[in-house]
Amino acid sequence: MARTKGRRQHLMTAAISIFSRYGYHEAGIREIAQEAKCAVGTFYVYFTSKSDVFLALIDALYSAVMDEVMRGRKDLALAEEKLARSLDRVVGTLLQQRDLARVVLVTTLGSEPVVENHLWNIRQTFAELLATQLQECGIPSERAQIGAWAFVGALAEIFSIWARRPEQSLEAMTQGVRDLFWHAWGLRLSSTSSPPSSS
Amino acid sequence: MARTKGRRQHLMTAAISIFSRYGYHEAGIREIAQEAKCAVGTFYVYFTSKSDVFLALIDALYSAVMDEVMRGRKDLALAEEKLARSLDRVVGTLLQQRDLARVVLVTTLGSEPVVENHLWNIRQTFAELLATQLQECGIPSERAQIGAWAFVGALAEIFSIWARRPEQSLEAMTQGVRDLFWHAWGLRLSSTSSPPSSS
Amino acid sequence: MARTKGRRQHLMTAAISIFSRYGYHEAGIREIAQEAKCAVGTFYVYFTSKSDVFLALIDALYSAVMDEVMRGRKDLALAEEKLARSLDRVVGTLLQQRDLARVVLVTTLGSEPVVENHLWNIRQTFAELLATQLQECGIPSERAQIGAWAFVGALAEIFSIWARRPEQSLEAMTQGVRDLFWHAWGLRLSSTSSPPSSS
Amino acid sequence: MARTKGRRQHLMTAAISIFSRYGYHEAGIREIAQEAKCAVGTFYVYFTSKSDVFLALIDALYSAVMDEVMRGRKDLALAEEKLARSLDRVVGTLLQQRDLARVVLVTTLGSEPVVENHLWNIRQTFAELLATQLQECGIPSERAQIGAWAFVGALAEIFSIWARRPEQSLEAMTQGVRDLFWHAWGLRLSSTSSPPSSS
DNA sequence: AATGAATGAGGCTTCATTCAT
DNA sequence: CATGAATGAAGCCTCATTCAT
Repeated sequence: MARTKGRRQHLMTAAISIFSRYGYHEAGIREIAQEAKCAVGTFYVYFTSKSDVFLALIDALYSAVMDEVMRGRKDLALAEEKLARSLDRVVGTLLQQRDLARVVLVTTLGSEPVVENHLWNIRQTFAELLATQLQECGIPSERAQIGAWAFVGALAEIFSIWARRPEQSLEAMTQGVRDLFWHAWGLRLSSTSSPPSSS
Repeated sequence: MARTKGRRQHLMTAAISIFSRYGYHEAGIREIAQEAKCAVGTFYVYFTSKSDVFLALIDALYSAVMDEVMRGRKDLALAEEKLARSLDRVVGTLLQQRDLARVVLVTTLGSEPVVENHLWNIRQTFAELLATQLQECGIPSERAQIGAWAFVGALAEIFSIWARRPEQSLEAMTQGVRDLFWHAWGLRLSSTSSPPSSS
Repeated sequence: MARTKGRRQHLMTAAISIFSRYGYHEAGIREIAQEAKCAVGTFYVYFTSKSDVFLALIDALYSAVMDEVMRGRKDLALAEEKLARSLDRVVGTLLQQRDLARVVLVTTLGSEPVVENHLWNIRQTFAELLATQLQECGIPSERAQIGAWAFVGALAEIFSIWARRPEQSLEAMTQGVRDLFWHAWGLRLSSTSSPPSSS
Repeated sequence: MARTKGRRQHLMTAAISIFSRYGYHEAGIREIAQEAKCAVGTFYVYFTSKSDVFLALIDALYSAVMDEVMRGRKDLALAEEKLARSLDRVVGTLLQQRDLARVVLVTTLGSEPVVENHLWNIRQTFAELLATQLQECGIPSERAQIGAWAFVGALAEIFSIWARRPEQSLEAMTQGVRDLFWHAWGLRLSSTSSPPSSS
């Protein structure tokens, strides 16, 4: 599992492990390098700085989520169907990459301006995407906007709780959130449990 | 507003200002002291460490919120009324102390184990309180629990957004969140806009 | 015991207690003041600095020892008798004021240049006095000098040991040292156990 | 003498220099680093703290002394011979490493609990070793114990004096102490001046 | 590409001392 | 005389980053 991935990928995996264990500030490059079984200098061959890995992790999650979302929407026509599929894919991808998701959603806060800005932009992009879809389902602009934000915040909170209490079923909690919002928005269609394509 | 408060209060106000401007790690004791117009050593007369002020801030907000909530419930009988009043008071207090709330809800994350643990405990206490009230309104245990968490996460997200875009109306956003969840829980009673007692 | 002594004396007693418990650097003025049940500022009414109390303690012990030594020599004629009496008085005074002696002999080292210099001078004065007496007993100059130094060093070591192992009999140990040196110097007269006058 | 030693050795030499010049508390890591011509951070690559170097210095001296003592005793049978040789080697090693010895014997006192405890243990170990040998020479237990302590104290005092008055011959003084105690213990054998092996 | 010893700016915290009341 | 809140210089240590090998 390690030999085939490139060094860079290997370092990112190590970073996820260390960051989620210690948090952004407590985590040290030395520890990440150790976890990846290489020297500190090697880290700087693949990343320009500590924040740089973090940005890479954020982008990795973002890409994964977006890929899944986009792929899932192709063959659907109804707005509600699309929204349902989107949420499924988002949640599904986060579940599949739960360690990465935890780092990005929970650990990022309080890291560094550059990193926080980046995540902020992505969260906004995502929230806007969601808000647009909500509007397409007939929800008025302002409510859609607030709803999108609330949904993102709720998801982050769930991962934060799971980070502290791993015995809680992440699946159950995310599903609960999904249902909650689905109901809040007054949508009818039930969850279209089409699993995201395996990575 | 500053001369009459004790030095400790004065320092806490300064801390709110500095923390919300720079975040936990970037904030320095020197800056806090400067903002409070006193020497660095004076800070350590009133607080034992950087994390100590932060804990004090967290507790200050928690106390304020709890006081308001408890005071608001006295004369009410119906479970839904109580819940509505509780939410009003929570949101109301956060709005009144929005700067403090922003620091506690947004800045705390990624600070230090001691601080994060403290906030975590308080958030949990609060979420449980909310969950209990939701159950008293007839919402099944599990949904109540998830709902409480989601509500807390959503509120935090709102403050995070307001921290970045102060031009957004915090009142409108919190009200939006409140309505969203009220609807999600299928409750009837409209918001009982009894403003919290002025401090 | 406290009300009758002046504040200054009271503070010195407190200082002995604190210094012997924590050592020079770990001891704080605040702690000394607390022990003396007065405010920090009051300390600075009677002493100009931390080192100042220490100097006072050193002088107090020095005076006590010298008083006893001088008083004990009056009515003696033989050199060996005088020496014996001197040693008795020195050791006797240290035993009577063992807490003070411990602080001066053990704690002083590594304190501060001013303090160390002062103690050094006193130790030298004392060693020279002893050396002179040894020479009067017929011991050649150089051996007398070395002997005096060694004696002082040995006594200090004994107090250092007693500081760590208070269960050891300080009386027995000092007597042992006295005998050892008495023998080393080839003196005949046995110890003239005339106790020093009580203070 | 500096280029060939490793950085760690180099730093220890610098530490000896600085500590003996300023004492434990007045000595700063910055000064040690400067003396060793490296950055402060480099110091912390080789030692974990200020007390850590000090412990290393103590151990270095202790090892050197013990090595010499043990090596010198191999081919001897008589108890008195062994004792004589031991004292020679101890004194000899301290003379060879006089700067280090001065720091360890004089500067350590009043440093820090950890350091003082360590030195205390080593001094005790050494005193016990000496006491044992004295008993093997027929000196009763208690006198042997006191004698060992007194010897250690006397040696320390000598180094303390030499630290202040470098013009005094350290060789003469230590030899004087050696003779003094030899005589005090009533031993016959003269000093077996076999010099310790050169390092 | 890989290494890891070296760097040094900067942060938190302590505590002897002062001075206005 | 007594007080104790206020002061601020100074010290130890961390850790992201570099660069010669």
